[in-house]
Amino acid sequence: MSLSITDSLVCRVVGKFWNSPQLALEFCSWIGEKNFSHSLESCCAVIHLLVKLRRFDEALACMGNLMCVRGLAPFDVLEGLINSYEGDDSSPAVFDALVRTCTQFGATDGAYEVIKKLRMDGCWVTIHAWNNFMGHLLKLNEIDRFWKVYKEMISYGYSENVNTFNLIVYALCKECRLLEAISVFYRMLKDEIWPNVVTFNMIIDGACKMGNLELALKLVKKMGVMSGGCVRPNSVTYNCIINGFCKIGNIALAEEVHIEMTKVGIESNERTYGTLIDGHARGGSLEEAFKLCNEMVERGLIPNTVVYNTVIHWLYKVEDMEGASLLLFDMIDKRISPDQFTYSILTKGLCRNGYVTEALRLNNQVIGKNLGEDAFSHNILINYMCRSKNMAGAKQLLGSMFVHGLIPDLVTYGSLIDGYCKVGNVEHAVQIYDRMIKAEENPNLVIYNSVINGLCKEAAMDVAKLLTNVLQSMGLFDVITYNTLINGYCLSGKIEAAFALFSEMRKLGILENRVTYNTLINFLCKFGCFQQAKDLMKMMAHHGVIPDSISYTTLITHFSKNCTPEEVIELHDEMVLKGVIPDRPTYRAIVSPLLQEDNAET
DNA sequence: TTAGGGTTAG
Repeated sequence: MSLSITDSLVCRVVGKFWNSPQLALEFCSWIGEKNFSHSLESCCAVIHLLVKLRRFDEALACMGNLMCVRGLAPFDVLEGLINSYEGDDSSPAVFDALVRTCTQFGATDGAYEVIKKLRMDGCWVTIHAWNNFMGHLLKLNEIDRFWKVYKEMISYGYSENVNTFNLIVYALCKECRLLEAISVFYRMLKDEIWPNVVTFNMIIDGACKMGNLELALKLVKKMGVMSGGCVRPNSVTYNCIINGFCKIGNIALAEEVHIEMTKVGIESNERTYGTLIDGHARGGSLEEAFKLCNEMVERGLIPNTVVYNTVIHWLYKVEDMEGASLLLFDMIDKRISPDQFTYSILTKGLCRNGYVTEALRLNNQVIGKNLGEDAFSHNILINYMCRSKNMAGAKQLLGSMFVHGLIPDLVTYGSLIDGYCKVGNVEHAVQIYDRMIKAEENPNLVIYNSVINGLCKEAAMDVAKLLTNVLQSMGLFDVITYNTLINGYCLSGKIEAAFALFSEMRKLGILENRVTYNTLINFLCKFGCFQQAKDLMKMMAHHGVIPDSISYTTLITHFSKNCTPEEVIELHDEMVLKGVIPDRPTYRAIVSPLLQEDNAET
């Protein structure tokens, strides 16, 4: 039986019964059961049928199978589809489905090739395929490429639909171009393409991510009016706002929004809880976070990987190894599968609590078992090695990344450059910098700040200032750049230059922060200017920057060596009165000179 | 098509 069935016969049958696709498909699966092994050609015939029947998921699975199991390139599948195509209006949908399959399986270039080839053959994909491809680029954070593809699409004469506009809004929000995102909203109205709830949610989330909760709330309120009564906030809208408040540290308002959400009849989902659990833990209240975990279970929502990851992360952060381990076991017990986040959280948690060997072992296990490693865990380990000045270890890990096909990113390079600068090996830092440029990674401000710091430590202040000037002309500088330079000038004894920068930064709209004041207070003390140091701390409070335990401990350390015990006690009492909690270094600073006296006497 | 969790600088 199987001998008499050939590919061409299958295709002929499919062609004959094209108007009875259900029947043709049943025939194909029947011969499949009879051990007929489908070739590319007959598979493609099946795919055409599935698309005609609008069974897209199965069509996608079939194409995915051709690419992933049989190892065919998207281009081969495209050829197969074209060859087995008998001429019917279902064909654009087939090609759209192929593009979708490519993006789903991560074949980014393949998807683009398919679109391009079809255009050259005069066989156009629809706007949906373009949207799918552009959405995929945004998911990969390839925003520059997104804009290029978008322009290309427009140049071929396509017009944007609501999904395209939503993608544009999404891209602009990712680039923090919020005002432009809002102007796209008005352009949509002008083009009579009505914004939907997704459009609003993206802008609202963009505002939240930039910390502009006021604007986000305003948009939520005006959504109805702005959309002519068509659009109302949904759970995504509320979750964005709740997350926004959590991230700026205002949990109380986040909770209020949560209550409001329930009042208007929108149910909280696992993301609502996940967001609030992280918010409370981030704000220092793990207890509240656990309460919410219980609450979500009571409401029939099962904590998922994200919730476990969050809580484990914060337990590690407060050095509760036992609690973190218990939750990890609970996770395994409940068969909640760990992901890359879990592994990097564990890696970081182990490192920060002193279990570096265990962290390295975990990393090897994850790599060995193909559990889906990414650059994160390696970056964490490399950074840890750099911090503990083990540059040989860091270098070895970088090698391991290459061996396992992991591409170093800006964080990898940033950690290495910073590490080499800090051990005084500027030459190696420059080598890494060159490698980064060769890998076409554009340095960001973090990298530049590390380089400036390296130059400062090398006492190459002139070069450091020169680099800063260049960056400034590109608008690339922040409070850290200034703090680094101020620290550099202080280190080389140029305290006047340091103060000149201090006054310059305000004029440029960079607000000084705790680190700025603490740096200057430290050096004023070092130069014996105790009164000026004290005055600066007053000025700090006056400018709304609250002195922390480092500010007080710096003063106490120097006062206890050079001033009267009464002055030290006065500082301690003031610290406590202002609600700053003395820590171990504070007490050490108060007590250690007395211990030295004791030692001298005995 | 949109929302939650992990990595770099002073």
